Amino acid sequence: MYRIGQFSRFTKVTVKALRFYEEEGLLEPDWTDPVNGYRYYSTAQLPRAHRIVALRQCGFSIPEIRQVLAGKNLGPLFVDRKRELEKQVIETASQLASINHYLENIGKEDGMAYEIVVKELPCVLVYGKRMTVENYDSYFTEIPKIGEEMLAANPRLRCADDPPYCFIIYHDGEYREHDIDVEFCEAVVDRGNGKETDTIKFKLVDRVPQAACVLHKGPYSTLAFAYRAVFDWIENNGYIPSESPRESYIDGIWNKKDDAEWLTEIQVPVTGSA
Amino acid sequence: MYRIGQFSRFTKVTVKALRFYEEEGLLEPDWTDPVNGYRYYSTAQLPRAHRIVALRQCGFSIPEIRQVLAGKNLGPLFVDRKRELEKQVIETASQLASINHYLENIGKEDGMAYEIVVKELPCVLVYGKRMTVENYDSYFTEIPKIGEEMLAANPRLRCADDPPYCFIIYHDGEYREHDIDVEFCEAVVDRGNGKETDTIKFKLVDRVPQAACVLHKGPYSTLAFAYRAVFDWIENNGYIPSESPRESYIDGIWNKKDDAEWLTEIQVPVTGSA
DNA sequence: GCTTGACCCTCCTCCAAGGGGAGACCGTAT
DNA sequence: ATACGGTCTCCCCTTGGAGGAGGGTCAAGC
Repeated sequence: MYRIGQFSRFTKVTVKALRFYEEEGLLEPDWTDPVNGYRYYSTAQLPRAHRIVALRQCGFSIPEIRQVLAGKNLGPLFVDRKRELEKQVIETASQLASINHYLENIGKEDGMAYEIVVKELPCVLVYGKRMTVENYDSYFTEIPKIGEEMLAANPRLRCADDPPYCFIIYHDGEYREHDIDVEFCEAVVDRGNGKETDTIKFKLVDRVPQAACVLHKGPYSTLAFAYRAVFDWIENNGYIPSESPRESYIDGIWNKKDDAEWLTEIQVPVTGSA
Repeated sequence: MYRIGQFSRFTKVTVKALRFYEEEGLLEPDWTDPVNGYRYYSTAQLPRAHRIVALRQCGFSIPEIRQVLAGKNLGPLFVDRKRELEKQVIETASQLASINHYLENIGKEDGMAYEIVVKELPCVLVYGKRMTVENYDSYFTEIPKIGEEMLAANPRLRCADDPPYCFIIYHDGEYREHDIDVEFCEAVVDRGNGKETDTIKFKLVDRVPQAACVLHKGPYSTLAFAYRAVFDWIENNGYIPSESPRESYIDGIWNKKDDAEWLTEIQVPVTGSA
């Protein structure tokens, strides 16, 4: 008969943990003195303690270990745990890749300016127009016209503002300076009986399960840095771009005078490498 | 100005988390109505929220994020986090290997009889005798003699019993049926002025940082299964045996009549594969 | 017999990052 | 006027024990 401290040294399980395991019904002492409450263990408890330690080293939770000890069939439990661990391996590897990406860029001047977040883009109803524009400066003239045209055709159309979502999809597979194939979209709250025009159509934009997103603050002239950052990140993290990237305009000339205050989010749909 | 729910949809951060981040001093709303306590956010909070989400996705803790946002130099923080993640990768991989090992054996008859635990073996002072014995049955005659001889030479020698530790080291690199090179050891509480005999010497057994251990319950005739289990596990888990294995006798003929109750622990010192 | 130090007991609080819910306001649309 | 949805604060809950307070126990030494 060993007292708890001795048994603790024996099994290399702390006294706290032994008491906790008793409370959880995993490991009862051989005998408990009813007078002073001292727990006494014997070697008969060793195999059970050993099992508990082994299962804990595999990362099983206490309720799971309780099931195993109760003789539940182990197959499903182990398969579940395996799946969970595989998920965790992927997640940790991805975190590690992100860290490495930031560590590489930490020395550079734009350094940590761009953090990348993976998030879902929900399905959204938009009106939009696909067109080829001469260059990026054309946005300032073309885009307002689309809004005005749509508003003229549908005075009661309500754009989403919860949140607002107004973006361009780049359909070119590569970077171009001229004759850019873009699609301008603005989310609406519902279609109502809105009329389409010759060039402006309603469209349901599919949900994207995962998109690598980066927020750019400042004028559009420096957007390229953000693009580089997010595409570097995607490659470093083993993702693969799956659809055309979007450029979502959050703050701009229409509500901020100072272009240092402008906010644009680049959203690149991706699929995991796994 | 967005209310918390809208901002939550915008950033894909839950309302609870936004309130929590404010409490933690990570992200203050743009303005809080002093009358009704409503929080109001604007796009000015977006970059900060984005940073927080990105850092959380890398697994940084709240205090760490607080430091990053406060402009602390990021190098050490990121390097630390990287180390931590690498450790975690190794640990998860090792858990996964264990699970796979058990899943392979789950169908077999002896199935989950043997769980393997990795633990430290502390440094211990023993008296011991190295010898070559004819076969395993010789243990029953040889080992008691050693104890008697030592006791005769040192009547006041006190063996450790907290816990007791009595084991054999197998020095043969391979399995042998005959002429086995073994070293019998029993831990003592201190050397005192104990005398050595011609063949029995005191010895300080070094600490082993990691040993794969398995507990065998039952007669010695089935010990081989336990050996197979632990060596299979070692290989499956990418460990490498680093020293001679030990066989520690916990319960046996000296205190249990029924050999089904006997307990033996096999301890194989290992080094990680990393 | 007394003291001392090691050991044991129960009970309480704490950790991280929020999640869930209760009860009470607030705001707006019908 | 009322119904519904949004928001507020406040409190408890999660894991696997760790740490400590306050008090009882056990064996050895003087």
